Amino acid sequence: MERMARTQGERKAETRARLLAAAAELFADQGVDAVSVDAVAEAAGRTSGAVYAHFGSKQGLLLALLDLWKDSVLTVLLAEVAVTDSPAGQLGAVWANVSDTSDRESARWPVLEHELWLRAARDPEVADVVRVRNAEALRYSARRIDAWTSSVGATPAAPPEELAVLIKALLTGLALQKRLDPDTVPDDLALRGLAALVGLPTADDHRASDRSTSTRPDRPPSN
Amino acid sequence: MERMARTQGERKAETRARLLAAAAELFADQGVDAVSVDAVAEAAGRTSGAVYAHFGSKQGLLLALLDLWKDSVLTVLLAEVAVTDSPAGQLGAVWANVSDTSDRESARWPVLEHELWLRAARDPEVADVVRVRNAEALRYSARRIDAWTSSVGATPAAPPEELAVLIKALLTGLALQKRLDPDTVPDDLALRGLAALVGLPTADDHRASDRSTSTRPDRPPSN
DNA sequence: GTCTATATCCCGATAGAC
DNA sequence: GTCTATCGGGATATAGAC
Repeated sequence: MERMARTQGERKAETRARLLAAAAELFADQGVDAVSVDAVAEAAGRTSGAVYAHFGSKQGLLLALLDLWKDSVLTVLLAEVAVTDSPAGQLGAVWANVSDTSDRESARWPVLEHELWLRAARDPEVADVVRVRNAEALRYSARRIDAWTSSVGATPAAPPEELAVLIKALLTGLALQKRLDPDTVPDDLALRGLAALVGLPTADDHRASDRSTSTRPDRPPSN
Repeated sequence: MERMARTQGERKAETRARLLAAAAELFADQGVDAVSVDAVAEAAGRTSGAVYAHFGSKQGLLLALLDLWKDSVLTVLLAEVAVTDSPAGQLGAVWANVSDTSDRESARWPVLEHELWLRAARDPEVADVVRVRNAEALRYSARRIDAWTSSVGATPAAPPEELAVLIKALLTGLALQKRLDPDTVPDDLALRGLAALVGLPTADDHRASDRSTSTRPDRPPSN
Protein backbone atom coordinates (compact mmCIF):
# COMPACT_ATOMS: atom_id res chain seq x y z
CA MET A 1 0.00 0.00 0.00
CA GLU A 2 2.97 2.26 0.35
CA ARG A 3 3.91 3.40 -3.11
CA MET A 4 0.66 4.41 -4.74
CA ALA A 5 -0.95 5.82 -1.67
CA ARG A 6 2.18 7.70 -0.87
CA THR A 7 2.54 9.56 -4.12
CA GLN A 8 -1.14 10.35 -4.48
CA GLY A 9 -1.68 11.18 -0.88
CA GLU A 10 1.42 13.25 -0.76
CA ARG A 11 0.51 15.25 -3.79
CA LYS A 12 -2.86 16.03 -2.27
CA ALA A 13 -1.30 16.98 1.03
CA GLU A 14 1.35 19.04 -0.67
CA THR A 15 -1.22 20.90 -2.73
CA ARG A 16 -3.17 21.67 0.39
CA ALA A 17 -0.08 22.86 2.18
CA ARG A 18 1.03 24.99 -0.73
CA LEU A 19 -2.38 26.58 -1.04
CA LEU A 20 -2.41 27.43 2.64
CA ALA A 21 1.11 28.84 2.54
CA ALA A 22 0.35 30.92 -0.50
CA ALA A 23 -2.86 32.18 1.08
CA ALA A 24 -1.08 33.15 4.27
CA GLU A 25 1.48 35.20 2.44
CA LEU A 26 -0.88 36.88 0.01
CA PHE A 27 -3.61 37.55 2.56
CA ALA A 28 -1.14 39.18 4.89
CA ASP A 29 0.51 41.27 2.20
CA GLN A 30 -2.52 42.53 0.34
CA GLY A 31 -5.53 41.73 2.48
CA VAL A 32 -8.04 38.95 2.14
CA ASP A 33 -10.44 40.91 0.00
CA ALA A 34 -7.78 42.14 -2.36
CA VAL A 35 -6.54 38.65 -3.14
CA SER A 36 -8.48 36.57 -5.61
CA VAL A 37 -8.81 32.83 -5.42
CA ASP A 38 -7.04 32.61 -8.74
CA ALA A 39 -4.09 34.53 -7.34
CA VAL A 40 -3.75 32.14 -4.42
CA ALA A 41 -3.94 29.13 -6.67
CA GLU A 42 -1.44 30.55 -9.10
CA ALA A 43 1.02 31.37 -6.36
CA ALA A 44 0.72 27.78 -5.21
CA GLY A 45 1.31 26.46 -8.71
CA ARG A 46 -2.25 25.22 -9.09
CA THR A 47 -5.51 26.60 -10.43
CA SER A 48 -8.60 27.83 -8.72
CA GLY A 49 -10.33 24.49 -9.02
CA ALA A 50 -7.89 23.05 -6.52
CA VAL A 51 -8.96 25.60 -3.96
CA TYR A 52 -12.60 24.66 -4.28
CA ALA A 53 -11.83 20.97 -4.23
CA HIS A 54 -9.95 21.37 -0.96
CA PHE A 55 -11.78 24.10 0.87
CA GLY A 56 -15.11 24.59 -0.85
CA SER A 57 -14.91 28.36 -0.87
CA LYS A 58 -12.63 31.27 -0.25
CA GLN A 59 -14.06 31.56 3.23
CA GLY A 60 -13.31 27.89 3.80
CA LEU A 61 -9.72 28.55 2.85
CA LEU A 62 -9.54 31.38 5.35
CA LEU A 63 -11.02 29.29 8.14
CA ALA A 64 -8.65 26.42 7.42
CA LEU A 65 -5.83 28.91 7.63
CA LEU A 66 -7.01 30.07 11.02
CA ASP A 67 -7.29 26.57 12.28
CA LEU A 68 -3.76 25.84 11.21
CA TRP A 69 -2.45 28.78 13.15
CA LYS A 70 -4.06 27.78 16.37
CA ASP A 71 -1.19 25.54 17.30
CA SER A 72 1.65 27.39 15.71
CA VAL A 73 2.00 31.11 15.89
CA LEU A 74 1.44 32.33 19.38
CA THR A 75 2.95 29.27 20.95
CA VAL A 76 6.15 29.92 19.12
CA LEU A 77 5.93 33.53 20.03
CA LEU A 78 6.17 32.94 23.74
CA ALA A 79 8.31 29.82 23.65
CA GLU A 80 11.48 31.70 22.88
CA VAL A 81 11.30 33.77 26.01
CA ALA A 82 12.53 31.08 28.33
CA VAL A 83 15.94 31.05 26.71
CA THR A 84 17.04 34.41 27.98
CA ASP A 85 18.02 34.95 31.57
CA SER A 86 17.66 38.45 32.97
CA PRO A 87 14.09 39.56 33.67
CA ALA A 88 14.40 42.73 31.63
CA GLY A 89 16.03 40.79 28.84
CA GLN A 90 13.11 38.41 28.76
CA LEU A 91 10.62 41.22 28.43
CA GLY A 92 12.73 42.65 25.65
CA ALA A 93 12.70 39.30 23.89
CA VAL A 94 8.92 39.22 23.91
CA TRP A 95 8.72 42.57 22.22
CA ALA A 96 11.43 41.62 19.79
CA ASN A 97 9.38 38.65 18.72
CA VAL A 98 6.33 40.77 18.21
CA SER A 99 7.91 43.73 16.50
CA ASP A 100 10.57 42.11 14.40
CA THR A 101 9.96 43.06 10.79
CA SER A 102 13.17 41.74 9.31
CA ASP A 103 11.97 38.22 8.83
CA ARG A 104 9.18 37.80 6.38
CA GLU A 105 7.27 35.27 8.37
CA SER A 106 7.33 37.12 11.63
CA ALA A 107 6.50 40.36 9.89
CA ARG A 108 3.40 38.78 8.50
CA TRP A 109 1.38 37.85 11.50
CA PRO A 110 0.57 41.20 13.11
CA VAL A 111 -1.10 42.60 10.02
CA LEU A 112 -2.98 39.42 9.38
CA GLU A 113 -3.93 39.18 13.02
CA HIS A 114 -5.24 42.68 12.79
CA GLU A 115 -7.19 41.97 9.65
CA LEU A 116 -8.74 38.89 11.17
CA TRP A 117 -9.81 40.90 14.14
CA LEU A 118 -11.47 43.38 11.91
CA ARG A 119 -13.14 40.62 9.95
CA ALA A 120 -14.30 39.03 13.16
CA ALA A 121 -16.09 42.24 14.05
CA ARG A 122 -18.25 41.78 10.99
CA ASP A 123 -18.32 38.07 10.28
CA PRO A 124 -19.63 35.89 13.14
CA GLU A 125 -18.18 32.75 11.62
CA VAL A 126 -14.72 34.22 11.68
CA ALA A 127 -15.37 35.69 15.09
CA ASP A 128 -15.97 32.27 16.60
CA VAL A 129 -12.69 30.88 15.38
CA VAL A 130 -10.67 33.92 16.31
CA ARG A 131 -12.25 34.10 19.73
CA VAL A 132 -11.44 30.51 20.56
CA ARG A 133 -7.93 30.85 19.25
CA ASN A 134 -7.44 34.01 21.25
CA ALA A 135 -8.79 32.49 24.43
CA GLU A 136 -6.40 29.57 24.16
CA ALA A 137 -3.48 31.87 23.56
CA LEU A 138 -4.46 33.95 26.56
CA ARG A 139 -4.78 30.95 28.85
CA TYR A 140 -1.43 29.67 27.72
CA SER A 141 0.34 32.96 28.17
CA ALA A 142 -1.39 33.52 31.50
CA ARG A 143 0.20 30.34 32.81
CA ARG A 144 3.60 31.37 31.59
CA ILE A 145 3.24 34.88 32.90
CA ASP A 146 2.15 33.62 36.26
CA ALA A 147 5.17 31.39 36.57
CA TRP A 148 7.39 34.16 35.38
CA THR A 149 6.20 36.86 37.72
CA SER A 150 6.47 34.66 40.78
CA SER A 151 9.95 33.50 39.80
CA VAL A 152 11.15 37.04 39.27
CA GLY A 153 9.35 38.44 42.25
CA ALA A 154 7.31 41.03 40.41
CA THR A 155 4.08 42.54 41.66
CA PRO A 156 1.78 42.79 38.65
CA ALA A 157 -1.12 45.18 38.17
CA ALA A 158 -3.66 42.37 37.89
CA PRO A 159 -4.10 38.61 38.36
CA PRO A 160 -2.52 36.39 35.69
CA GLU A 161 -5.47 36.00 33.34
CA GLU A 162 -6.17 39.69 33.26
CA LEU A 163 -2.52 40.57 33.18
CA ALA A 164 -2.20 38.46 30.06
CA VAL A 165 -4.93 40.54 28.46
CA LEU A 166 -3.14 43.73 29.38
CA ILE A 167 0.16 42.53 28.02
CA LYS A 168 -1.28 41.29 24.80
CA ALA A 169 -3.19 44.52 24.37
CA LEU A 170 -0.10 46.63 24.90
CA LEU A 171 1.97 44.55 22.52
CA THR A 172 -0.73 44.59 19.89
CA GLY A 173 -1.17 48.33 20.13
CA LEU A 174 2.56 48.98 20.03
CA ALA A 175 3.03 46.73 17.03
CA LEU A 176 0.30 48.63 15.27
CA GLN A 177 1.83 51.96 16.11
CA LYS A 178 5.30 50.86 15.10
CA ARG A 179 4.01 49.71 11.76
CA LEU A 180 2.37 53.03 11.13
CA ASP A 181 5.19 55.23 12.37
CA PRO A 182 8.33 53.40 13.54
CA ASP A 183 10.04 56.52 14.88
CA THR A 184 7.45 56.93 17.61
CA VAL A 185 8.25 53.55 19.13
CA PRO A 186 11.83 53.35 20.41
CA ASP A 187 13.14 49.93 21.28
CA ASP A 188 13.06 50.37 25.01
CA LEU A 189 9.54 51.71 25.10
CA ALA A 190 7.87 48.33 25.07
CA LEU A 191 10.25 47.23 27.77
CA ARG A 192 9.22 50.10 29.98
CA GLY A 193 5.56 49.52 29.39
CA LEU A 194 5.79 45.83 30.07
CA ALA A 195 7.87 46.41 33.17
CA ALA A 196 5.24 48.77 34.48
CA LEU A 197 2.44 46.32 33.84
CA VAL A 198 4.13 43.36 35.46
CA GLY A 199 5.48 45.52 38.26
CA LEU A 200 9.09 44.72 37.61
CA PRO A 201 11.12 46.74 40.08
CA THR A 202 14.30 47.27 38.06
CA ALA A 203 13.23 49.26 35.04
CA ASP A 204 12.26 52.66 36.23
CA ASP A 205 13.10 55.58 34.05
CA HIS A 206 14.91 58.15 36.08
CA ARG A 207 14.57 56.91 39.62
CA ALA A 208 17.28 54.60 40.88
CA SER A 209 15.44 51.75 42.52
CA ASP A 210 15.20 51.87 46.23
CA ARG A 211 14.50 48.27 46.87
CA SER A 212 12.07 48.41 49.74
CA THR A 213 8.78 48.68 47.88
CA SER A 214 8.50 47.34 44.39
CA THR A 215 5.77 49.09 42.50
CA ARG A 216 5.37 51.95 44.83
CA PRO A 217 7.78 54.78 44.38
CA ASP A 218 7.88 57.51 46.97
CA ARG A 219 4.90 59.73 46.89
CA PRO A 220 5.95 63.29 46.18
CA PRO A 221 4.96 65.47 49.14
CA SER A 222 2.78 67.87 47.13
CA ASN A 223 -1.03 67.58 47.22
CA MET B 1 -28.93 86.96 1.06
CA GLU B 2 -28.63 85.89 -2.59
CA ARG B 3 -31.40 83.59 -3.57
CA MET B 4 -29.81 81.85 -6.54
CA ALA B 5 -26.35 81.48 -5.06
CA ARG B 6 -27.85 80.19 -1.85
CA THR B 7 -29.89 77.39 -3.34
CA GLN B 8 -27.21 76.25 -5.73
CA GLY B 9 -24.27 76.61 -3.43
CA GLU B 10 -26.08 75.11 -0.53
CA ARG B 11 -27.27 72.14 -2.48
CA LYS B 12 -23.71 71.41 -3.54
CA ALA B 13 -22.40 71.75 -0.01
CA GLU B 14 -25.22 69.69 1.36
CA THR B 15 -24.63 66.94 -1.15
CA ARG B 16 -20.98 66.83 -0.22
CA ALA B 17 -21.79 66.72 3.46
CA ARG B 18 -24.40 64.02 3.01
CA LEU B 19 -22.05 61.91 0.94
CA LEU B 20 -19.36 62.17 3.60
CA ALA B 21 -21.76 61.36 6.39
CA ALA B 22 -23.14 58.37 4.55
CA ALA B 23 -19.64 57.15 3.76
CA ALA B 24 -18.57 57.43 7.39
CA GLU B 25 -21.46 55.34 8.58
CA LEU B 26 -21.32 52.69 5.90
CA PHE B 27 -17.55 52.39 5.88
CA ALA B 28 -17.50 51.88 9.61
CA ASP B 29 -20.31 49.36 9.64
CA GLN B 30 -19.35 47.20 6.72
CA GLY B 31 -15.80 48.11 5.79
CA VAL B 32 -14.56 50.27 2.98
CA ASP B 33 -14.17 47.44 0.51
CA ALA B 34 -17.57 45.99 1.20
CA VAL B 35 -19.35 49.25 0.46
CA SER B 36 -19.93 50.23 -3.13
CA VAL B 37 -19.96 53.77 -4.40
CA ASP B 38 -23.55 53.26 -5.39
CA ALA B 39 -24.46 52.30 -1.84
CA VAL B 40 -22.89 55.46 -0.45
CA ALA B 41 -24.64 57.62 -2.99
CA GLU B 42 -27.97 55.96 -2.38
CA ALA B 43 -27.68 56.37 1.38
CA ALA B 44 -27.03 60.04 0.78
CA GLY B 45 -30.05 60.38 -1.48
CA ARG B 46 -27.93 60.87 -4.56
CA THR B 47 -26.46 58.71 -7.29
CA SER B 48 -22.94 57.56 -7.96
CA GLY B 49 -22.31 60.36 -10.41
CA ALA B 50 -22.40 62.83 -7.55
CA VAL B 51 -19.57 60.98 -5.83
CA TYR B 52 -17.34 61.20 -8.86
CA ALA B 53 -18.22 64.84 -9.45
CA HIS B 54 -17.19 65.69 -5.90
CA PHE B 55 -14.33 63.35 -5.12
CA GLY B 56 -13.16 61.87 -8.39
CA SER B 57 -12.93 58.33 -7.08
CA LYS B 58 -13.79 56.12 -4.18
CA GLN B 59 -10.30 56.65 -2.81
CA GLY B 60 -10.82 60.40 -3.08
CA LEU B 61 -13.93 60.05 -0.99
CA LEU B 62 -12.02 58.12 1.63
CA LEU B 63 -9.22 60.68 1.79
CA ALA B 64 -11.68 63.53 2.08
CA LEU B 65 -13.27 61.67 4.95
CA LEU B 66 -9.93 61.33 6.70
CA ASP B 67 -9.16 64.97 6.25
CA LEU B 68 -12.46 65.89 7.80
CA TRP B 69 -11.73 63.82 10.87
CA LYS B 70 -8.39 65.34 11.58
CA ASP B 71 -9.85 68.07 13.70
CA SER B 72 -12.80 66.28 15.16
CA VAL B 73 -12.62 62.81 16.52
CA LEU B 74 -9.66 62.35 18.77
CA THR B 75 -9.79 65.86 20.10
CA VAL B 76 -13.26 65.20 21.36
CA LEU B 77 -12.15 61.91 22.78
CA LEU B 78 -9.73 63.41 25.24
CA ALA B 79 -11.54 66.64 25.88
CA GLU B 80 -14.11 65.02 28.07
CA VAL B 81 -11.58 63.81 30.57
CA ALA B 82 -11.09 67.11 32.28
CA VAL B 83 -14.62 67.09 33.62
CA THR B 84 -14.08 64.36 36.14
CA ASP B 85 -12.15 64.96 39.31
CA SER B 86 -10.54 61.97 41.03
CA PRO B 87 -7.40 60.64 39.34
CA ALA B 88 -8.69 57.10 39.07
CA GLY B 89 -12.02 58.40 37.86
CA GLN B 90 -10.28 60.31 35.11
CA LEU B 91 -8.46 57.24 33.93
CA GLY B 92 -11.73 55.38 33.95
CA ALA B 93 -13.35 58.10 31.89
CA VAL B 94 -10.70 57.74 29.21
CA TRP B 95 -11.39 54.06 28.88
CA ALA B 96 -15.13 54.64 28.94
CA ASN B 97 -14.79 56.96 25.98
CA VAL B 98 -12.79 54.42 24.05
CA SER B 99 -14.78 51.34 24.86
CA ASP B 100 -18.31 52.64 24.94
CA THR B 101 -20.38 50.75 22.42
CA SER B 102 -23.81 51.93 23.43
CA ASP B 103 -23.92 55.03 21.31
CA ARG B 104 -23.86 54.48 17.60
CA GLU B 105 -21.49 57.28 16.82
CA SER B 106 -18.97 56.45 19.48
CA ALA B 107 -19.20 52.79 18.59
CA ARG B 108 -18.25 53.64 15.06
CA TRP B 109 -14.89 55.17 15.34
CA PRO B 110 -12.77 52.38 16.78
CA VAL B 111 -13.60 49.95 14.00
CA LEU B 112 -13.04 52.54 11.36
CA GLU B 113 -9.85 53.63 13.04
CA HIS B 114 -8.60 50.07 12.93
CA GLU B 115 -9.60 49.63 9.34
CA LEU B 116 -7.77 52.78 8.37
CA TRP B 117 -4.68 51.54 10.15
CA LEU B 118 -4.85 48.35 8.23
CA ARG B 119 -5.32 50.20 4.99
CA ALA B 120 -2.41 52.44 5.83
CA ALA B 121 -0.19 49.40 6.10
CA ARG B 122 -0.83 48.71 2.44
CA ASP B 123 -1.67 52.01 0.84
CA PRO B 124 1.03 54.69 1.16
CA GLU B 125 -1.40 57.44 0.26
CA VAL B 126 -3.63 56.52 3.16
CA ALA B 127 -0.61 55.95 5.37
CA ASP B 128 0.51 59.55 4.96
CA VAL B 129 -2.78 60.96 6.09
CA VAL B 130 -3.21 58.57 8.99
CA ARG B 131 0.36 59.10 10.17
CA VAL B 132 -0.01 62.86 10.28
CA ARG B 133 -3.34 62.60 12.01
CA ASN B 134 -1.93 60.17 14.54
CA ALA B 135 1.12 62.30 15.22
CA GLU B 136 -1.07 65.29 15.97
CA ALA B 137 -3.22 63.27 18.29
CA LEU B 138 -0.17 61.97 20.10
CA ARG B 139 1.33 65.42 20.56
CA TYR B 140 -1.96 66.71 21.85
CA SER B 141 -2.46 63.90 24.29
CA ALA B 142 1.18 64.05 25.38
CA ARG B 143 0.63 67.62 26.52
CA ARG B 144 -2.49 66.71 28.42
CA ILE B 145 -0.90 63.66 29.96
CA ASP B 146 2.12 65.64 31.06
CA ALA B 147 -0.03 68.19 32.80
CA TRP B 148 -2.11 65.45 34.33
CA THR B 149 0.71 63.37 35.74
CA SER B 150 2.41 66.32 37.35
CA SER B 151 -0.82 67.57 38.86
CA VAL B 152 -1.64 64.18 40.31
CA GLY B 153 1.88 63.40 41.36
CA ALA B 154 2.28 60.20 39.38
CA THR B 155 5.61 58.73 38.33
CA PRO B 156 5.10 57.45 34.83
CA ALA B 157 7.06 54.70 33.09
CA ALA B 158 8.30 57.01 30.37
CA PRO B 159 8.51 60.69 29.34
CA PRO B 160 5.25 62.28 28.14
CA GLU B 161 5.62 61.69 24.38
CA GLU B 162 6.46 58.05 24.85
CA LEU B 163 3.95 57.61 27.60
CA ALA B 164 1.28 58.84 25.22
CA VAL B 165 2.30 56.11 22.82
CA LEU B 166 2.08 53.50 25.55
CA ILE B 167 -1.33 54.65 26.67
CA LYS B 168 -2.76 54.81 23.20
CA ALA B 169 -1.33 51.38 22.45
CA LEU B 170 -2.87 49.87 25.55
CA LEU B 171 -6.25 51.45 24.90
CA THR B 172 -6.21 50.38 21.28
CA GLY B 173 -5.30 46.83 22.15
CA LEU B 174 -7.90 46.62 24.88
CA ALA B 175 -10.60 48.02 22.65
CA LEU B 176 -9.74 45.38 20.09
CA GLN B 177 -9.85 42.65 22.67
CA LYS B 178 -13.10 43.84 24.13
CA ARG B 179 -14.72 43.91 20.75
CA LEU B 180 -13.65 40.35 20.10
CA ASP B 181 -14.47 38.94 23.50
CA PRO B 182 -16.04 41.36 25.98
CA ASP B 183 -15.92 38.95 28.90
CA THR B 184 -12.14 38.97 28.97
CA VAL B 185 -12.02 42.71 29.58
CA PRO B 186 -13.63 43.67 32.87
CA ASP B 187 -14.29 47.34 33.38
CA ASP B 188 -11.58 47.90 35.89
CA LEU B 189 -8.89 46.21 33.87
CA ALA B 190 -8.12 49.22 31.74
CA LEU B 191 -7.99 51.29 34.88
CA ARG B 192 -5.40 49.00 36.39
CA GLY B 193 -3.30 48.97 33.26
CA LEU B 194 -3.41 52.71 32.86
CA ALA B 195 -2.61 53.24 36.52
CA ALA B 196 0.43 51.01 36.16
CA LEU B 197 1.65 52.87 33.10
CA VAL B 198 1.28 56.32 34.56
CA GLY B 199 2.58 55.16 37.93
CA LEU B 200 -0.49 56.15 39.82
CA PRO B 201 0.06 54.99 43.38
CA THR B 202 -3.56 54.38 44.40
CA ALA B 203 -4.77 51.54 42.21
CA ASP B 204 -3.10 48.37 43.33
CA ASP B 205 -4.54 45.03 42.35
CA HIS B 206 -6.28 43.38 45.24
CA ARG B 207 -5.71 45.97 47.89
CA ALA B 208 -8.86 47.90 48.58
CA SER B 209 -8.09 51.54 48.15
CA ASP B 210 -10.32 54.04 49.86
CA ARG B 211 -13.07 55.18 47.56
CA SER B 212 -11.44 55.87 44.27
CA THR B 213 -13.32 53.22 42.33
CA SER B 214 -16.24 55.41 41.39
CA THR B 215 -16.29 54.62 37.69
CA ARG B 216 -17.08 51.02 38.08
CA PRO B 217 -20.69 50.06 37.34
CA ASP B 218 -22.14 46.76 38.38
CA ARG B 219 -20.74 43.91 36.44
CA PRO B 220 -23.56 41.99 34.77
CA PRO B 221 -23.32 38.26 35.36
CA SER B 222 -21.32 36.93 32.47
CA ASN B 223 -23.07 35.12 29.62
C1' DG C 1 -23.78 69.11 -10.58
C1' DT C 2 -26.58 65.58 -11.02
C1' DC C 3 -28.82 61.84 -13.25
C1' DT C 4 -29.35 57.71 -16.43
C1' DA C 5 -27.21 54.43 -18.94
C1' DT C 6 -23.51 51.81 -20.06
C1' DA C 7 -18.67 50.27 -20.88
C1' DT C 8 -15.19 47.46 -18.90
C1' DC C 9 -13.32 44.63 -15.85
C1' DC C 10 -12.72 41.06 -12.39
C1' DC C 11 -14.36 38.09 -8.91
C1' DG C 12 -16.35 33.79 -6.81
C1' DA C 13 -18.17 29.70 -7.99
C1' DT C 14 -19.65 25.80 -11.14
C1' DA C 15 -19.52 22.23 -15.05
C1' DG C 16 -17.32 18.77 -17.23
C1' DA C 17 -13.15 16.60 -19.44
C1' DC C 18 -9.26 13.93 -17.95
C1' DG D 1 -8.04 16.14 -7.63
C1' DT D 2 -6.95 19.03 -10.95
C1' DC D 3 -7.54 21.62 -15.08
C1' DT D 4 -10.02 24.54 -18.72
C1' DA D 5 -13.82 27.18 -19.79
C1' DT D 6 -17.48 29.83 -18.52
C1' DC D 7 -21.57 31.82 -16.14
C1' DG D 8 -23.63 35.29 -13.40
C1' DG D 9 -23.06 39.13 -10.57
C1' DG D 10 -21.36 43.36 -9.04
C1' DA D 11 -17.71 46.62 -8.90
C1' DT D 12 -15.46 51.22 -10.56
C1' DA D 13 -15.60 54.58 -13.61
C1' DT D 14 -17.20 57.13 -17.88
C1' DA D 15 -20.40 59.37 -21.45
C1' DG D 16 -23.80 62.35 -22.38
C1' DA D 17 -28.49 64.45 -21.55
C1' DC D 18 -30.42 68.02 -18.69
